[in-house]
Parts: sequence; C-alpha cells; structure tokens
Amino acid sequence: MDLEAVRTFVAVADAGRFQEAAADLSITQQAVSKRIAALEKDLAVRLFTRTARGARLTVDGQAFLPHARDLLRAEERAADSVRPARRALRVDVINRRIAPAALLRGFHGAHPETELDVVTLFDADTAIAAVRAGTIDASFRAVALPPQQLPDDIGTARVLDDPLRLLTGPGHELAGAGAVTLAELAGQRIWMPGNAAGTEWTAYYDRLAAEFGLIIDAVGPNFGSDALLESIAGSPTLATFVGEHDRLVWPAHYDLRRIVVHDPTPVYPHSLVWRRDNPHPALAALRAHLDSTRPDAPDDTLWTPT
Amino acid sequence: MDLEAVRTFVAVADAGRFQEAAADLSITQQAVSKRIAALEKDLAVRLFTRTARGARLTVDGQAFLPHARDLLRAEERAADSVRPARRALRVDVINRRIAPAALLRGFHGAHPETELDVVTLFDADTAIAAVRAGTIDASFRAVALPPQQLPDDIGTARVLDDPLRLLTGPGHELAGAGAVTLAELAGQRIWMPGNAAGTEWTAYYDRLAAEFGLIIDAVGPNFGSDALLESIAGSPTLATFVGEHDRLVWPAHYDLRRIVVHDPTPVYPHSLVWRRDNPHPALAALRAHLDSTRPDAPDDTLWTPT
DNA sequence: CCTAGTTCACAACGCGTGGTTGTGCCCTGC
DNA sequence: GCAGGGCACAACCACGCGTTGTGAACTAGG
Repeated sequence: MDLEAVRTFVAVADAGRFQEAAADLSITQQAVSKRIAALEKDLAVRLFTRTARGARLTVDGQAFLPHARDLLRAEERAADSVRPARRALRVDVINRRIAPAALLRGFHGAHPETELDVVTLFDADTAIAAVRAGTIDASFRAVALPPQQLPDDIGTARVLDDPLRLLTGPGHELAGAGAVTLAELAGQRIWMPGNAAGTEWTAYYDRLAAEFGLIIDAVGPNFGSDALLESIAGSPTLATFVGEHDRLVWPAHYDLRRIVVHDPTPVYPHSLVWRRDNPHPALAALRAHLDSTRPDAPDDTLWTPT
Repeated sequence: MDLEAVRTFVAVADAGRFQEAAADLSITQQAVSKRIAALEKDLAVRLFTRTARGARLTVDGQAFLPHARDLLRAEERAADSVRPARRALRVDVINRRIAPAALLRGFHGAHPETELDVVTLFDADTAIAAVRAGTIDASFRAVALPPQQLPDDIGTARVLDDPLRLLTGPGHELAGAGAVTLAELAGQRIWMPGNAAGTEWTAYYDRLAAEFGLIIDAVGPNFGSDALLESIAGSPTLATFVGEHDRLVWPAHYDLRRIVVHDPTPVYPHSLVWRRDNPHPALAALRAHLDSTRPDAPDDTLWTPT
C-alpha cells in the first residue's frame, strides 16, 4: 500500500473532486486519477463513484476513510518520534521488565496524552552521556551508588526503593521458607549472570555480598531473563534476586518461589537522571508524577549501601 | 515515507542482520541496504549502527521501532477494512450525530475489541439493498413505519424509541415554556429541511402532523445540521424536533432551547436491520448488546404511528 | 599475525513505476 | 442541443528501485 496514494485518497474524499484534490497536492488531475486507480486495484475495491459533478465515496470508501486517516496519523507520529524538535519524551530504562518500566507505565496511565518512547541503553555511563547530549530526555539508573561524581548540569532524584526478593526453584533448600533474614543467606550462591564488573548492578551487589557474606556469582553470559529463570527453576543450589516491583513472568510449571528477605530488607535504589536545562514539558510532568509516588523516608528495616 | 522501507526496517530490527532480513523479504542484501539508507535519509536520522556482526538499533531506531510497528498495524487494519473476508462490522446510520450513532458508541464502549466501521447511506431503500447484498452488515432505520413489506431474509428489531424535544431559538414564542403538550403545538411550523417526500423521516412526521395539526415544513435544501441550527437560533417562528439522545452540538451564544413535549411524548422508533444469514460474529454481539439496552414496553404517554 | 569468512556499502545497469501533456467520452445544466 | 466541467485513457519520459558484481571493514581461528 502506497502512503502517497492513501494521502491522495483522503484529499479526494475531503475535496469531493479529483481536480481540487490535485490542486491541493500540486499535481495533475491525471496523476490523482492514476493514484486512486492504483489504490483501488491494490485493495480490489472501488473507493469512489465517479459522477459528472465529482467523486462520491462508495460504502467501501466510507469504511476505508477513517482507517486511512489513522494510517496518516500513525505516519506523522512515527516521523515525529525521531524529529529532534517536537518529539515524544524519550526515557531509558535498564530493562523493560523491571521496576522502572512499571513506574513508566504508571506515568503513562496517569498522563495518557503524553507521547512516550522507551529505549534501552548499554550501561549507566552511556545513558548519562546520552542525557547530556540530549539524545534521550531521562534515564532510570542506580546513580546513588557508588557515590560517583555527576556533572553539575545533571539532575537526579531517588524515585523508587525496590525491596529485593529471593527467587529459587522448587528444589532449593530455602524453597519452603516463608521468609529469610539477610544473615541467613550467608554462604548462599546468588546468580546474576552478565553483570560484568563495573556496571551499576555489581556495585550494588558487591557491597551487599561484602556486608552479609553472600556469594554473588556473575559468571556466564547473560542469555536473557527467560534463560536465567529456567536455570533457577531446575537448580537446587542457585538462587537470584528480583525486585518486588519487577514484572518478570515465567511458565507456571517452573514453580518458582519468591521469598521475602527481612531484617533488614535489601532495597535497590532506582533514580531518575535528567539534564537540568532540558525544556521538554513532559519531563516536568514525569518528575512531578514520580515525586508524588516517591517512597517514604528510609527506615531501619531497609538496607541500602551507605 | 515508504511503507516498504518501514517494513524492511522492522524486519532488520527483528533479524539483527541485513542479510537475514533480506532473506525474509526475498530480496537481496543490497536492496535492504538501500531501503534503510533511503529511510534514514528521509528521517534525517541514523537508525542502525552497522557492525561486523550485524546491525544494532540506535536510540533513534529504538524510539522509531514501536511507531513503525504501529504504522504497519494501521496499514493492516486499513486493508482489512475493505477485505470482504475478515473485515470489521460495517454499520449504516442515518447521521453520525443522532441517536443510533450514540447506540453504536455505547456498543463500542462495551466491546472495545470489536472492529467497527460506520457508514452513511442515502436512504432506507439503498440501505436495505446493501444489507441484502452483504455490502454492509447492519443498518439503523425506522422500518417500523410505514409497515412496509420487508423480504424474508431480513431481520429487524426495535432498538430505541427516542423521545422528541422541540428545539427553538431564544426569540420563539415557546422559548420560555418548560414543557408543552403535543396539542399545544397545533399550527406551529416545524422545519425539517431536506426531508424529501418518500423518505422514512417524512413518513413519520407526516403522520405526526396529520394527527396533531402541526405544519411540517420540508422545503429548502439541507445544508446540514449546523446551518439548520443557525437558522433556528435566529428565527422567532421556526422550530424543529430533535431526539433526546441526539448528539447535536451548537455554539453557546445560539442560546437554543430544548423543550420537553408530553401528553403524549412523540418518540421516533429506531430499528436495526440485518440479513438473517449474515454470520459475522460481531453482528450477534451487536444485537445482544442492543437487546440488553432495549427500551421498555411502550406506555400510554408515548406516541408512535400505529 | 595472517587468513577465511563474515558483515554492509558502493557502482553500474535495466526494467518498471509514476509523473506529465494531450485528448476523448460522459454527464449535467442552460 | 450545445457548452462546460469532470474523469479516464494513451503516449511519452524520467527517476526510482531492484538486480549483479565488487570492495572495504571487521571478527574469529589457527
């Protein structure tokens, strides 16, 4: 289907005459005639009844018209999505299935009129560079740790402290436990594949491991969360951490167990990163929304790196 | 923007490599390269970073991808809307602003997943012919009157009795009346432009006029409801009827008055017309929905032609 | 370190699509 | 019945797009 033909169809439907539509589009009447004929041939349907006083929509044409307008609007939105001037708010998340993505969905639900584009960048450094460059408007990252030096033109706000749960298969020794303390996890192997040294994740888990004696196992390539979950499901010794707000899904027959960790509960600190002089109106709306859903003040039963 | 290029873009994004996408599309790798280059030139943005192991999406490419998929889905829906096999339910209404259109909106709200195409045909005869031919799936018409002979293969159901209100401008002698009886309207001029003799509307209003002594004035061309409302607003003698469920809108400064008519209240009987052997599943859903919102049994305070 | 095998891009060529001009038919309205 | 407006068909031309052929860049493996 040719979008120019669709555009021509809408122009004719609006004008009521081929000639007028041709003038609107700055082409000849014959070209309009050809485009419509081609579209009709493509759809194998007659779109207009030609009369001596112009062209009237057939029933098929009437049915097609709103879909044609939809199509042109979709084209417009697609083009806008990469137009630097007025494009949708572009936000980076580490992963579409974890907590920040859920925050974004919440924002979208509260502001359905806001155009939103979600992207995923490689690591925190490239994300912050992209924020500074204006390539993206905001990023959800764990910048609180390690207390790294951020440039002055970058603003950050802690937006969610996500409590971690222990995820095990049905054969794991802790599978039946309703809850465990962090101290009880000393010596357990926690599998976090693909978290190569230097990323923000390892900065967090290294400290957690050091403080409570866990064994964080980051070996092996990351084949994605599906592969990770399958391995966990079949292993009696492997476990992993997932956030309470993560939206991981797995087949029911995996029979995975999500076990509460308490005394203290480790929480993963998600922050929003943005450039202070970014004037995008939706960015202000996003920050306001996240402010309104911000977590309560940290209490003693929660653990984050200091 | 070329839809083939967009389709190619999605194919490359899915495959991760130009070559594989080319195989999927049954073209050469060079053609894929050209299409992507053309799309990137059109959008003035780089969509992929080319590596020796394939192509990875840039940030712009990531932002563009969901919109590209949207665009292709919109194309699919547009094509489906005129494909005889699996097309949306196609329903005819007399006018998009009057009560049957509101019923359709109610149905769409209750069944948002149902694809619906609304069209408008010239008159009841062509609508019924289109229903028989399968060009449309259903039509809202006032077939109850006159008791015309309908073919056996056509089913009908009374779906809404819409109470009529008198619409006047602020200078009309009845403008201040809170309510009037039908008998009090004897001798009043009711303007219904464009309702040429023989249409279903005139069949109704002719009987109403004959029974209560109204003067139905159908002269003059129908310039649309906007023009009608403007004329009514400025006239001290003209009035018209509108249905309670009609969704006419007019500027606030017109100061139009909608006056209840009672003892009895004239109601306009809207029916649904369909072909009995039409197997479209959404047709059954529409009929069930209309059944559930069907008007109560007629009572003595309502008037319809007998 | 060099080679074999990827990857994608560039060049040259040819066909087909889609634009233009010119003309004819048909319907409407005076 | 004739004039005028509206759309379709025909011929022509050019640009676009797909093809084949080749080259440059990068990766992986010995």
